[in-house]
Amino acid sequence: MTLPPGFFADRAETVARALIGATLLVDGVGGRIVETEAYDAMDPASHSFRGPTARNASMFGPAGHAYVYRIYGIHWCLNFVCGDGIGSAVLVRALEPLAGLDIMQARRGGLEPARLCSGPGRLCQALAIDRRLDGLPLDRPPFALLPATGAAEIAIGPRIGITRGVETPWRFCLRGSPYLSRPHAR
DNA sequence: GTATCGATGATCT
DNA sequence: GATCATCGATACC
Repeated sequence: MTLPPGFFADRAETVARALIGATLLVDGVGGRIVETEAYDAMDPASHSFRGPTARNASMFGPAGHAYVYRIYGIHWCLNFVCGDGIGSAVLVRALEPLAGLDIMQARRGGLEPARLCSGPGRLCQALAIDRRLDGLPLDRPPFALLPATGAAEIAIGPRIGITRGVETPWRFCLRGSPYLSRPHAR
């Protein structure tokens, strides 16, 4: 089973919401997506706001591919590109770890499950995501994306860690999940 | 429990 | 030269 064709052709805001409850695996390791954020080219918080550059090239590439970038010189962040060539993407911020717990704990120093993938940098470390995966399609190995099994109750709030575009409430969480990067506001 | 700070380097002004 | 879509350690309450 996989996500329906055209899933990533929609607006980032719509895709970010629809991804809550879906399962992300990289080489069989991963879990259920419980937190996402949307970014697009009209959005001053987005890397794509000032147009294409070497770093954000994948964000202006085809839908359904990965955009992976380094932040603060230390951590990696994983995005799913939405739309074709329009600089739109969804940041994956947190997973509920389900597959390959032992592998993820080995990569992250034997942490408790609630801390393994509860943040964009943390989940990239747990799933061994780095520059090598930038631009790769999400419907083929090492990636696997499986649809949500049931309806998810979504909490919406402001995005984390940005200084511009703060008024746009494009953070989506699985309500009440203990695996979020931070608790949701409402 | 919350607050603050340094790491660390690519990217962009 | 400034800015980061972050994290973990530390200090303090």
